[in-house]
Amino acid sequence: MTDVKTAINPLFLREEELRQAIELLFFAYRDSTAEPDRILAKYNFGRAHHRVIYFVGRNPDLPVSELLRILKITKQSLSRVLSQLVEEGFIEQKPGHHDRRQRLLCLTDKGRNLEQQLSEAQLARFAHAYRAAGAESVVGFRTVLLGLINEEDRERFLADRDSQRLPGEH
Amino acid sequence: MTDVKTAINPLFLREEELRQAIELLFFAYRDSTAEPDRILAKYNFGRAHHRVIYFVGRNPDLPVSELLRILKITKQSLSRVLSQLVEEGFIEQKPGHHDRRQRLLCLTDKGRNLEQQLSEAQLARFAHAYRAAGAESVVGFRTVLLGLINEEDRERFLADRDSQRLPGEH
DNA sequence: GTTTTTACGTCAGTCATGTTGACTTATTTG
DNA sequence: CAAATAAGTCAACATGACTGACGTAAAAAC
Repeated sequence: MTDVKTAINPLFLREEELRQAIELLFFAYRDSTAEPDRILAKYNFGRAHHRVIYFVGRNPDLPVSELLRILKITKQSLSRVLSQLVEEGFIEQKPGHHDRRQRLLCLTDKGRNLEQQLSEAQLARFAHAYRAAGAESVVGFRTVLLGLINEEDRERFLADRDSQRLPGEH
Repeated sequence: MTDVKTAINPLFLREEELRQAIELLFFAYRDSTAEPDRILAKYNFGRAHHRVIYFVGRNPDLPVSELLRILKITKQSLSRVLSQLVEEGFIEQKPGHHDRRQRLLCLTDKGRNLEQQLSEAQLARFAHAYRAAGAESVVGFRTVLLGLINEEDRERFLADRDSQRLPGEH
Protein backbone atom coordinates (compact mmCIF):
# COMPACT_ATOMS: atom_id res chain seq x y z
CA MET A 1 0.00 0.00 0.00
CA THR A 2 2.80 2.47 0.79
CA ASP A 3 5.13 2.05 -2.18
CA VAL A 4 8.03 4.28 -3.15
CA LYS A 5 5.94 6.72 -5.15
CA THR A 6 3.42 7.42 -2.41
CA ALA A 7 6.18 7.76 0.16
CA ILE A 8 7.82 10.45 -1.95
CA ASN A 9 4.67 12.10 -3.29
CA PRO A 10 1.45 11.50 -1.41
CA LEU A 11 -0.54 13.09 -4.25
CA PHE A 12 0.49 10.36 -6.66
CA LEU A 13 -1.83 7.76 -5.25
CA ARG A 14 -4.66 10.23 -5.29
CA GLU A 15 -4.27 11.00 -9.00
CA GLU A 16 -3.76 7.33 -9.77
CA GLU A 17 -6.99 6.51 -7.93
CA LEU A 18 -8.88 9.24 -9.72
CA ARG A 19 -7.64 8.10 -13.11
CA GLN A 20 -8.79 4.60 -12.31
CA ALA A 21 -12.21 6.05 -11.60
CA ILE A 22 -12.25 7.82 -14.97
CA GLU A 23 -11.38 4.55 -16.67
CA LEU A 24 -13.92 2.51 -14.72
CA LEU A 25 -16.63 4.95 -15.71
CA PHE A 26 -15.58 4.76 -19.36
CA PHE A 27 -15.46 0.95 -19.43
CA ALA A 28 -18.72 0.58 -17.53
CA TYR A 29 -20.49 2.94 -19.91
CA ARG A 30 -18.94 1.26 -22.95
CA ASP A 31 -19.99 -2.22 -21.85
CA SER A 32 -23.43 -1.23 -20.52
CA THR A 33 -24.45 0.22 -23.85
CA ALA A 34 -23.15 -2.63 -26.01
CA GLU A 35 -26.06 -5.06 -25.66
CA PRO A 36 -28.83 -2.48 -26.14
CA ASP A 37 -26.95 -1.23 -29.21
CA ARG A 38 -27.13 -4.69 -30.75
CA ILE A 39 -30.90 -4.92 -30.16
CA LEU A 40 -31.47 -1.41 -31.49
CA ALA A 41 -29.60 -2.23 -34.68
CA LYS A 42 -32.30 -4.79 -35.58
CA TYR A 43 -34.85 -1.95 -35.57
CA ASN A 44 -32.50 0.40 -37.42
CA PHE A 45 -32.37 2.51 -34.30
CA GLY A 46 -29.36 3.87 -32.43
CA ARG A 47 -28.39 4.88 -28.96
CA ALA A 48 -30.27 8.17 -29.29
CA HIS A 49 -33.52 6.27 -29.77
CA HIS A 50 -32.75 4.21 -26.71
CA ARG A 51 -32.32 7.27 -24.54
CA VAL A 52 -35.64 8.69 -25.69
CA ILE A 53 -37.47 5.41 -25.17
CA TYR A 54 -35.86 4.98 -21.79
CA PHE A 55 -36.69 8.38 -20.35
CA VAL A 56 -40.19 8.49 -21.84
CA GLY A 57 -40.86 5.04 -20.40
CA ARG A 58 -39.58 6.18 -17.07
CA ASN A 59 -41.51 9.45 -17.07
CA PRO A 60 -44.89 9.02 -18.75
CA ASP A 61 -46.45 12.26 -20.03
CA LEU A 62 -43.02 13.81 -20.29
CA PRO A 63 -43.08 17.17 -22.09
CA VAL A 64 -40.56 17.65 -24.88
CA SER A 65 -38.85 20.50 -23.04
CA GLU A 66 -38.14 18.25 -20.08
CA LEU A 67 -36.73 15.53 -22.32
CA LEU A 68 -34.43 18.12 -23.90
CA ARG A 69 -33.28 19.18 -20.46
CA ILE A 70 -32.47 15.60 -19.50
CA LEU A 71 -30.63 14.71 -22.69
CA LYS A 72 -28.89 18.06 -23.09
CA ILE A 73 -29.15 18.04 -26.86
CA THR A 74 -30.81 20.50 -29.24
CA LYS A 75 -34.44 20.15 -30.23
CA GLN A 76 -33.34 19.61 -33.84
CA SER A 77 -31.28 16.60 -32.76
CA LEU A 78 -34.13 15.23 -30.74
CA SER A 79 -36.60 15.93 -33.51
CA ARG A 80 -35.10 13.40 -35.90
CA VAL A 81 -35.19 10.43 -33.55
CA LEU A 82 -38.42 11.42 -31.85
CA SER A 83 -40.38 11.81 -35.07
CA GLN A 84 -39.09 8.42 -36.22
CA LEU A 85 -40.29 6.86 -33.00
CA VAL A 86 -43.68 8.54 -33.33
CA GLU A 87 -44.08 7.63 -37.01
CA GLU A 88 -43.22 4.02 -36.35
CA GLY A 89 -45.66 3.86 -33.46
CA PHE A 90 -43.32 3.46 -30.49
CA ILE A 91 -44.25 6.77 -28.89
CA GLU A 92 -47.45 8.79 -28.87
CA GLN A 93 -47.90 12.47 -28.26
CA LYS A 94 -50.84 14.21 -26.67
CA PRO A 95 -51.42 17.88 -25.84
CA GLY A 96 -50.75 18.97 -22.26
CA HIS A 97 -53.67 19.30 -19.88
CA HIS A 98 -52.82 22.65 -18.34
CA ASP A 99 -50.73 23.94 -21.22
CA ARG A 100 -51.92 22.83 -24.62
CA ARG A 101 -48.74 24.00 -26.31
CA GLN A 102 -46.95 21.09 -24.71
CA ARG A 103 -46.85 17.66 -26.29
CA LEU A 104 -46.65 15.02 -23.63
CA LEU A 105 -44.79 11.87 -24.62
CA CYS A 106 -45.81 8.31 -23.77
CA LEU A 107 -44.78 4.85 -24.86
CA THR A 108 -47.32 2.86 -26.85
CA ASP A 109 -47.68 -0.88 -26.20
CA LYS A 110 -45.18 -1.40 -29.01
CA GLY A 111 -42.86 1.09 -27.35
CA ARG A 112 -43.18 -0.53 -23.95
CA ASN A 113 -42.37 -3.85 -25.56
CA LEU A 114 -39.14 -2.53 -27.05
CA GLU A 115 -38.32 -0.73 -23.83
CA GLN A 116 -38.59 -3.97 -21.91
CA GLN A 117 -36.40 -5.79 -24.41
CA LEU A 118 -33.75 -3.11 -24.08
CA SER A 119 -33.95 -2.94 -20.33
CA GLU A 120 -33.79 -6.68 -19.86
CA ALA A 121 -30.14 -6.97 -20.86
CA GLN A 122 -29.13 -3.81 -19.10
CA LEU A 123 -30.97 -4.56 -15.86
CA ALA A 124 -29.40 -8.02 -15.79
CA ARG A 125 -25.95 -6.48 -16.00
CA PHE A 126 -26.69 -4.04 -13.18
CA ALA A 127 -28.34 -6.75 -11.08
CA HIS A 128 -25.25 -8.90 -11.47
CA ALA A 129 -22.96 -6.07 -10.45
CA TYR A 130 -25.16 -5.13 -7.50
CA ARG A 131 -25.44 -8.71 -6.31
CA ALA A 132 -21.70 -9.32 -6.61
CA ALA A 133 -20.85 -6.07 -4.83
CA GLY A 134 -23.33 -6.21 -1.98
CA ALA A 135 -25.61 -3.63 -0.39
CA GLU A 136 -22.89 -1.56 1.22
CA SER A 137 -21.02 -1.15 -2.02
CA VAL A 138 -24.24 -0.09 -3.71
CA VAL A 139 -24.62 2.79 -1.29
CA GLY A 140 -21.08 3.90 -2.04
CA PHE A 141 -21.60 3.54 -5.75
CA ARG A 142 -24.68 5.75 -5.64
CA THR A 143 -23.03 8.32 -3.41
CA VAL A 144 -20.00 8.76 -5.64
CA LEU A 145 -22.01 8.85 -8.87
CA LEU A 146 -24.32 11.47 -7.38
CA GLY A 147 -21.24 13.53 -6.58
CA LEU A 148 -20.16 13.37 -10.22
CA ILE A 149 -23.45 14.81 -11.45
CA ASN A 150 -24.12 18.52 -11.87
CA GLU A 151 -26.01 20.12 -9.03
CA GLU A 152 -29.26 20.58 -10.94
CA ASP A 153 -29.77 16.92 -11.70
CA ARG A 154 -28.31 15.76 -8.43
CA GLU A 155 -30.96 17.70 -6.56
CA ARG A 156 -33.68 16.59 -8.91
CA PHE A 157 -32.61 13.01 -8.42
CA LEU A 158 -32.66 13.23 -4.65
CA ALA A 159 -36.03 14.96 -4.71
CA ASP A 160 -37.74 12.67 -7.23
CA ARG A 161 -36.65 9.29 -6.01
CA ASP A 162 -38.19 8.89 -2.60
CA SER A 163 -36.91 5.33 -2.23
CA GLN A 164 -33.42 6.84 -2.33
CA ARG A 165 -31.23 5.84 0.59
CA LEU A 166 -29.15 8.77 1.65
CA PRO A 167 -25.51 8.28 2.77
CA GLY A 168 -26.16 7.83 6.46
CA GLU A 169 -29.49 6.07 6.17
CA HIS A 170 -28.61 2.40 5.66
CA MET B 1 -38.78 2.09 3.13
CA THR B 2 -41.49 -0.58 2.85
CA ASP B 3 -44.15 1.16 0.81
CA VAL B 4 -47.23 -0.36 -0.78
CA LYS B 5 -45.48 -1.41 -3.96
CA THR B 6 -42.67 -3.30 -2.24
CA ALA B 7 -45.11 -4.97 0.12
CA ILE B 8 -47.04 -6.35 -2.85
CA ASN B 9 -44.12 -6.99 -5.17
CA PRO B 10 -40.68 -7.31 -3.58
CA LEU B 11 -39.08 -7.16 -7.04
CA PHE B 12 -40.33 -3.64 -7.62
CA LEU B 13 -37.82 -1.97 -5.39
CA ARG B 14 -35.06 -3.98 -6.97
CA GLU B 15 -35.96 -2.81 -10.48
CA GLU B 16 -36.46 0.74 -9.25
CA GLU B 17 -33.01 0.66 -7.67
CA LEU B 18 -31.46 -0.75 -10.81
CA ARG B 19 -33.09 1.89 -13.01
CA GLN B 20 -31.74 4.56 -10.73
CA ALA B 21 -28.29 3.07 -11.28
CA ILE B 22 -28.75 3.21 -15.05
CA GLU B 23 -29.72 6.86 -14.80
CA LEU B 24 -26.90 7.74 -12.43
CA LEU B 25 -24.42 6.22 -14.85
CA PHE B 26 -25.92 8.14 -17.75
CA PHE B 27 -25.91 11.49 -15.93
CA ALA B 28 -22.43 10.98 -14.53
CA TYR B 29 -21.07 10.16 -17.96
CA ARG B 30 -22.94 13.05 -19.55
CA ASP B 31 -21.64 15.57 -17.04
CA SER B 32 -18.09 14.19 -16.81
CA THR B 33 -17.55 14.60 -20.54
CA ALA B 34 -19.03 18.10 -20.81
CA GLU B 35 -16.02 20.13 -19.68
CA PRO B 36 -13.42 18.22 -21.73
CA ASP B 37 -15.70 18.60 -24.75
CA ARG B 38 -15.62 22.37 -24.37
CA ILE B 39 -11.80 22.40 -24.24
CA LEU B 40 -11.52 20.03 -27.20
CA ALA B 41 -13.76 22.26 -29.30
CA LYS B 42 -11.11 25.02 -29.15
CA TYR B 43 -8.67 22.64 -30.88
CA ASN B 44 -11.32 21.42 -33.33
CA PHE B 45 -11.12 18.04 -31.68
CA GLY B 46 -13.91 15.82 -30.38
CA ARG B 47 -14.46 13.21 -27.74
CA ALA B 48 -12.76 10.58 -29.86
CA HIS B 49 -9.52 12.56 -29.74
CA HIS B 50 -9.83 12.83 -25.99
CA ARG B 51 -10.08 9.08 -25.58
CA VAL B 52 -7.00 8.51 -27.72
CA ILE B 53 -5.00 11.18 -25.88
CA TYR B 54 -6.16 9.83 -22.54
CA PHE B 55 -5.24 6.20 -23.10
CA VAL B 56 -1.98 6.95 -24.87
CA GLY B 57 -1.01 9.26 -22.03
CA ARG B 58 -1.89 6.59 -19.55
CA ASN B 59 -0.07 3.79 -21.42
CA PRO B 60 3.07 5.13 -23.08
CA ASP B 61 4.34 2.98 -25.97
CA LEU B 62 0.85 1.64 -26.54
CA PRO B 63 0.56 -0.38 -29.75
CA VAL B 64 -2.32 0.50 -32.07
CA SER B 65 -3.88 -2.94 -31.67
CA GLU B 66 -4.12 -2.48 -27.93
CA LEU B 67 -5.71 0.95 -28.33
CA LEU B 68 -8.29 -0.59 -30.66
CA ARG B 69 -9.02 -3.25 -28.08
CA ILE B 70 -9.57 -0.64 -25.37
CA LEU B 71 -11.77 1.65 -27.44
CA LYS B 72 -13.65 -1.15 -29.22
CA ILE B 73 -13.89 0.75 -32.47
CA THR B 74 -12.65 -0.13 -35.96
CA LYS B 75 -9.18 0.77 -37.15
CA GLN B 76 -10.76 2.98 -39.83
CA SER B 77 -12.53 4.98 -37.13
CA LEU B 78 -9.38 5.28 -35.09
CA SER B 79 -7.34 6.15 -38.16
CA ARG B 80 -9.02 9.51 -38.72
CA VAL B 81 -8.51 10.87 -35.25
CA LEU B 82 -5.12 9.28 -34.70
CA SER B 83 -3.62 10.59 -37.93
CA GLN B 84 -4.93 14.06 -37.09
CA LEU B 85 -3.27 13.86 -33.70
CA VAL B 86 0.00 12.67 -35.26
CA GLU B 87 -0.05 15.30 -38.03
CA GLU B 88 -0.69 18.09 -35.57
CA GLY B 89 2.10 16.87 -33.32
CA PHE B 90 0.20 15.68 -30.26
CA ILE B 91 1.19 12.04 -30.64
CA GLU B 92 4.29 10.38 -32.03
CA GLN B 93 4.69 6.87 -33.38
CA LYS B 94 7.76 4.66 -33.23
CA PRO B 95 8.32 1.10 -34.39
CA GLY B 96 8.07 -1.65 -31.78
CA HIS B 97 11.28 -3.07 -30.29
CA HIS B 98 10.47 -6.75 -30.48
CA ASP B 99 7.95 -6.52 -33.31
CA ARG B 100 8.78 -3.86 -35.83
CA ARG B 101 5.35 -4.11 -37.44
CA GLN B 102 3.90 -2.40 -34.43
CA ARG B 103 3.71 1.37 -34.09
CA LEU B 104 3.97 2.36 -30.48
CA LEU B 105 2.11 5.51 -29.54
CA CYS B 106 3.36 8.24 -27.19
CA LEU B 107 2.31 11.75 -26.30
CA THR B 108 4.65 14.55 -27.35
CA ASP B 109 5.21 17.48 -25.02
CA LYS B 110 2.40 19.24 -26.84
CA GLY B 111 0.21 16.17 -26.35
CA ARG B 112 1.03 15.94 -22.67
CA ASN B 113 0.13 19.58 -22.31
CA LEU B 114 -3.31 19.06 -23.82
CA GLU B 115 -3.77 15.89 -21.82
CA GLN B 116 -3.15 17.78 -18.61
CA GLN B 117 -5.57 20.51 -19.58
CA LEU B 118 -8.25 17.92 -20.28
CA SER B 119 -7.58 15.92 -17.17
CA GLU B 120 -7.54 18.92 -14.90
CA ALA B 121 -11.27 19.55 -15.14
CA GLN B 122 -12.16 15.89 -15.04
CA LEU B 123 -9.88 15.03 -12.12
CA ALA B 124 -11.31 17.95 -10.16
CA ARG B 125 -14.82 16.60 -10.66
CA PHE B 126 -13.81 13.12 -9.52
CA ALA B 127 -11.80 14.48 -6.61
CA HIS B 128 -14.82 16.46 -5.48
CA ALA B 129 -17.07 13.40 -5.70
CA TYR B 130 -14.53 11.21 -3.89
CA ARG B 131 -13.97 13.75 -1.16
CA ALA B 132 -17.69 14.30 -0.63
CA ALA B 133 -18.43 10.57 -0.60
CA GLY B 134 -15.58 9.37 1.61
CA ALA B 135 -13.21 6.42 1.42
CA GLU B 136 -15.76 3.71 2.13
CA SER B 137 -18.07 4.90 -0.62
CA VAL B 138 -15.13 4.93 -3.01
CA VAL B 139 -14.52 1.24 -2.39
CA GLY B 140 -18.17 0.51 -3.13
CA PHE B 141 -18.13 2.68 -6.21
CA ARG B 142 -15.15 0.81 -7.60
CA THR B 143 -16.57 -2.57 -6.75
CA VAL B 144 -19.88 -1.96 -8.48
CA LEU B 145 -18.32 -0.37 -11.56
CA LEU B 146 -15.94 -3.31 -11.87
CA GLY B 147 -18.95 -5.60 -11.81
CA LEU B 148 -20.48 -3.69 -14.71
CA ILE B 149 -17.43 -4.21 -16.91
CA ASN B 150 -16.96 -7.23 -19.17
CA GLU B 151 -14.76 -9.94 -17.77
CA GLU B 152 -11.81 -9.31 -20.05
CA ASP B 153 -11.27 -5.73 -18.98
CA ARG B 154 -12.25 -6.38 -15.40
CA GLU B 155 -9.44 -8.90 -15.09
CA ARG B 156 -7.03 -6.69 -16.92
CA PHE B 157 -7.90 -3.86 -14.59
CA LEU B 158 -7.37 -5.91 -11.46
CA ALA B 159 -4.09 -7.28 -12.79
CA ASP B 160 -2.66 -3.97 -14.04
CA ARG B 161 -3.48 -1.69 -11.17
CA ASP B 162 -1.51 -3.01 -8.22
CA SER B 163 -2.63 -0.16 -6.00
CA GLN B 164 -6.15 -1.53 -6.39
CA ARG B 165 -7.95 -2.25 -3.15
CA LEU B 166 -9.95 -5.43 -3.44
CA PRO B 167 -13.40 -5.75 -1.78
CA GLY B 168 -12.23 -7.32 1.49
CA GLU B 169 -8.93 -5.51 1.73
CA HIS B 170 -9.76 -2.18 3.33
C1' DG C 1 12.73 -20.45 -47.94
C1' DT C 2 8.28 -20.02 -49.32
C1' DT C 3 3.73 -19.38 -47.56
C1' DT C 4 0.65 -17.60 -44.36
C1' DT C 5 -0.63 -14.71 -40.81
C1' DT C 6 -0.40 -10.45 -38.41
C1' DA C 7 -0.04 -5.27 -37.58
C1' DC C 8 -1.00 -1.37 -39.64
C1' DG C 9 -2.53 1.80 -43.08
C1' DT C 10 -5.59 3.60 -46.82
C1' DC C 11 -9.50 4.66 -50.06
C1' DA C 12 -14.36 4.94 -50.66
C1' DG C 13 -18.97 5.14 -49.32
C1' DT C 14 -22.61 5.22 -45.80
C1' DC C 15 -25.17 6.16 -41.56
C1' DA C 16 -26.25 8.07 -36.96
C1' DT C 17 -26.26 11.88 -34.25
C1' DG C 18 -24.74 15.96 -32.86
C1' DT C 19 -24.36 21.25 -34.15
C1' DT C 20 -25.97 26.35 -35.77
C1' DG C 21 -29.22 29.51 -37.73
C1' DA C 22 -33.54 31.05 -39.51
C1' DC C 23 -38.38 30.79 -39.56
C1' DT C 24 -43.45 29.16 -38.37
C1' DT C 25 -47.44 28.06 -35.47
C1' DA C 26 -50.18 27.70 -31.51
C1' DT C 27 -50.83 29.05 -26.94
C1' DT C 28 -50.10 31.31 -22.74
C1' DT C 29 -48.93 35.30 -20.06
C1' DG C 30 -48.15 40.15 -18.82
C1' DC D 1 -53.07 43.20 -27.65
C1' DA D 2 -48.08 42.29 -27.32
C1' DA D 3 -44.54 39.42 -25.81
C1' DA D 4 -42.85 35.18 -24.36
C1' DT D 5 -42.98 30.23 -24.57
C1' DA D 6 -43.47 25.20 -26.38
C1' DA D 7 -42.87 22.86 -30.17
C1' DG D 8 -41.86 21.94 -34.95
C1' DT D 9 -39.43 22.56 -39.49
C1' DC D 10 -35.93 23.34 -43.24
C1' DA D 11 -31.18 23.55 -44.49
C1' DA D 12 -26.36 22.91 -44.09
C1' DC D 13 -22.64 20.97 -41.78
C1' DA D 14 -19.24 18.18 -38.55
C1' DT D 15 -18.03 14.21 -36.02
C1' DG D 16 -17.42 9.67 -35.41
C1' DA D 17 -19.09 5.36 -35.99
C1' DC D 18 -19.60 1.47 -39.73
C1' DT D 19 -18.56 -1.98 -43.93
C1' DG D 20 -15.73 -3.62 -47.62
C1' DA D 21 -11.73 -3.89 -50.41
C1' DC D 22 -6.97 -3.54 -50.94
C1' DG D 23 -1.72 -2.77 -49.90
C1' DT D 24 2.68 -3.31 -47.40
C1' DA D 25 5.96 -4.84 -44.28
C1' DA D 26 7.34 -7.94 -40.79
C1' DA D 27 6.82 -12.13 -38.18
C1' DA D 28 5.53 -16.88 -37.72
C1' DA D 29 4.55 -21.35 -39.52
C1' DC D 30 5.27 -24.95 -42.56
